[in-house]
Amino acid sequence: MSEDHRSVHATSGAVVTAPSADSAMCEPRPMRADAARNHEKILLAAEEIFALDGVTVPIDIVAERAGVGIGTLYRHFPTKEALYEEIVVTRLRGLIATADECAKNPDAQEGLCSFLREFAHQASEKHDLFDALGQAGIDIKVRFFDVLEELMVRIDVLRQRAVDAGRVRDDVATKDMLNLVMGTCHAAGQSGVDGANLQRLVDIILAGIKNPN
Amino acid sequence: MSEDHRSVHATSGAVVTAPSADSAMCEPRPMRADAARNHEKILLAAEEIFALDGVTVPIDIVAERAGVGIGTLYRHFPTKEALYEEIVVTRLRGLIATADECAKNPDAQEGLCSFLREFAHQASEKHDLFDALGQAGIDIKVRFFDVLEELMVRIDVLRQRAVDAGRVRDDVATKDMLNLVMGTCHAAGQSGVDGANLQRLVDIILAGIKNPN
Amino acid sequence: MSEDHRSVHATSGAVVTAPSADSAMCEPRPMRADAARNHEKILLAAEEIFALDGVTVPIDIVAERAGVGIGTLYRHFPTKEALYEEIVVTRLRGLIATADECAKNPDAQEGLCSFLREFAHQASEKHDLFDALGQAGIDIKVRFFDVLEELMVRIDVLRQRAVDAGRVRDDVATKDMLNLVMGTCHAAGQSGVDGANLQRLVDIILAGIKNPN
Amino acid sequence: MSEDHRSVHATSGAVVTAPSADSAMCEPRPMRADAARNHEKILLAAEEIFALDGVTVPIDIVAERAGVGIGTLYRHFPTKEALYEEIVVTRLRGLIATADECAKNPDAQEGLCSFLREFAHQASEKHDLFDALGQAGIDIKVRFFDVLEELMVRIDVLRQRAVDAGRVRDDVATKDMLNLVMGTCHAAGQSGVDGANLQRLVDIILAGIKNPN
DNA sequence: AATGAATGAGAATTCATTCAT
DNA sequence: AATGAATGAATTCTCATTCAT
Repeated sequence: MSEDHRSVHATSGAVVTAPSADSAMCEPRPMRADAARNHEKILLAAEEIFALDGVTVPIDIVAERAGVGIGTLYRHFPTKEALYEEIVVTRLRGLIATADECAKNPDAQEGLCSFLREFAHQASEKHDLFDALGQAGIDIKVRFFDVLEELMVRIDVLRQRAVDAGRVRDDVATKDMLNLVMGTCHAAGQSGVDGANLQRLVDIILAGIKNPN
Repeated sequence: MSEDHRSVHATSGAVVTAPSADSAMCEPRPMRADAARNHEKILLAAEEIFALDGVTVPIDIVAERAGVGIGTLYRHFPTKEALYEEIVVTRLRGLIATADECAKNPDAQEGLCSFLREFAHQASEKHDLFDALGQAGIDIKVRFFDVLEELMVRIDVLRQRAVDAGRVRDDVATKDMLNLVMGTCHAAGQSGVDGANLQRLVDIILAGIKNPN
Repeated sequence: MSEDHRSVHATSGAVVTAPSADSAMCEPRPMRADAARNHEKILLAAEEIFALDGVTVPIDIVAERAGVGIGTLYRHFPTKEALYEEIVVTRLRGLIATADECAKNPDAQEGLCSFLREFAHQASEKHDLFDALGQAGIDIKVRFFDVLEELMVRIDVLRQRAVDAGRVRDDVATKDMLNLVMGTCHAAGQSGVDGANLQRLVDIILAGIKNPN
Repeated sequence: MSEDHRSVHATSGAVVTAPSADSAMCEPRPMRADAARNHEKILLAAEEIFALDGVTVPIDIVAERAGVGIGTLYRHFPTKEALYEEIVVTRLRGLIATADECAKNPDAQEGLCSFLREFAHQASEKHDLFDALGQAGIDIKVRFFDVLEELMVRIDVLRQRAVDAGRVRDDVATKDMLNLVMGTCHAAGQSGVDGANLQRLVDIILAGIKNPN
């Protein structure tokens, strides 16, 4: 009545080059041309829908929107949660890259600000990200945790630089900043605040954490 | 929580006694006493559980916690959403009262601050309120809207007084303030920030909207 | 994304006597008149269908056959497996009673034989029982295990008496007997052997375990 | 496993070369060599897995184990059931050969016994065979039926010889013997009885059918 | 001819809501 | 008026089979 067969389903298959008569310099995996497209379509659809309606949307809706059968969706992501995770992790990775970029800004304060603005921008339109981050403290998934941890570290670099430059209060933790910005964006996003107004809100927060020396 | 409503009952129907042949010898229905008690018990249980586990808890759990049958629950609230609504509306009414109270504070700035702190306090422990408010912009229910509108007006009084007293920037809308505080509380609440730390976050926001001149 | 609410669902509710104006000597639980009937209907339907088609039949079929909705079925049995278990356990209990009865037979050999015949009789028409017993060694469920253990003990009493009376070989374990009878019945049942012929098969087995002294 | 068959392919279709303009310079298709190898690999994998985990294993697992794609598997066997059938039929053919061999034994009794022992031996480790045979009476497939019939005939030869030699009761049908041995093996196999003990069970059955005169 | 991606009809289970007692 | 049993649509996920590459 309860079995389990079936070895773990790898999300990204082995990279095989076509074994037959093909010449030298071809890309490393010409295989699965349209499978890759489907993967992308699913990801895209899921992003849109999760961002719009939250993570509670039935998964068939996602499949339908992606234009594939549910079976296909499940071939690419073994679980609804896995799909969700992939989206969030991808987005977190993007934010890490953004943070790294901002860390190169010679003006420490400017670096922090531009990061938070970009962060806010993404946050405002992607509910799912924030549902995820918001729940991070509660229902932590390992994969999440690692990337989130990583992101925190990067943001902390930005914050510390700004503190060292005397521009930001030293009693504000990175987590505080995230809660402020993230939460505000969440609320703003849901009550339909547009981008420009959102930036104003971020500016208020920035003013709040400014060193009042 | 956001789809079709088949029943059209008002949330709290007027309590009608059977209109036919009954006026003579029947008791005047003091039964309403313990019906009222049930109403209260349900409300209390729902508050606790929604606040604790979010609005996704199955409604039987609420009934069980309240110590009544589901049937009874449904007699009092025609819909899960109606129950939910009643809680939020009640709480909003409480906040309106708080706002009125704070408006009596001779120090305008102090009035605003103490309101926002109380607001944050409630928010930090009651997820449901803010799930609700957060979604208010999207899935507006008429009853919500009215009370929310009302609350906004009261907060605006506080804000305006502080602005007039030169203590708060005049380019910050009431709605902005709500988004900032509410969103932050939401995020903080979900990541398990305690009351003291939450007050620090509110203080940061207050610093951010302070008139810098 | 993954919650759990909901306290464990007891299969048999608390036994409550009607609290209102009812007289002295009423049965202990006049409540749930038709719920009990449904429970029975489900059990009956499941027995028939499992016995006929094996345990792989979709559960809606069982519900349909019982004339109830699936929801109802699940109210009575929290799991398909639980339903299955209940049937098997009930039947095993019946066999235990039979064994006890047979143990009263003054003729030890006769006691054993009549038990095995009854056993075979039930086995031949109830596939599920034997699917269950057959798998007992593999996918043991605790509840099964206990009752099965119990049954084995009772059968062993019968066997031992017959051995002591010099009628049965002493090198045949109870488990051996069960495998022989059960297995044969399973095969016979599936190939459509009728009751009379089945008894002949049992007699062959009995002949095989007879003490050849 | 027991419903509609949409495709109507024969289980092992004749291998046809394209009938059009091709006779001249094309190779004579020695390709069938490795196609045959695949056929064998699939059969082997299926045997192992079905015997180990029963016939409910998803077919992809079989393909994976065989080291071929599902597509390939389906090219060789139009249906899961067809694959299953082929295995059983092959095994039945093996048993027919064994029976023929045993029929050469000058000692009739010995011939029957050694056949049944070999039969039991195979049965004990190959669940699938007996799941299949067990269900043969219910869900008969034509191909099965023929081979099974054939096997019965051969066993009957063995039985009759033993009866004629006065060693075996004449009121035991071949089918009875099969039910006894097969069923016992099934049960024993599932409850994890090892080979030696299984032989003991077979001996009990043999004792049971021995001519008692 | 081989591959494995796509498909979609089920299957088990949950939960808001209705209804008989 | 209260109870909790019944209901069934909706949801997640599986797996035999088909089809494009």
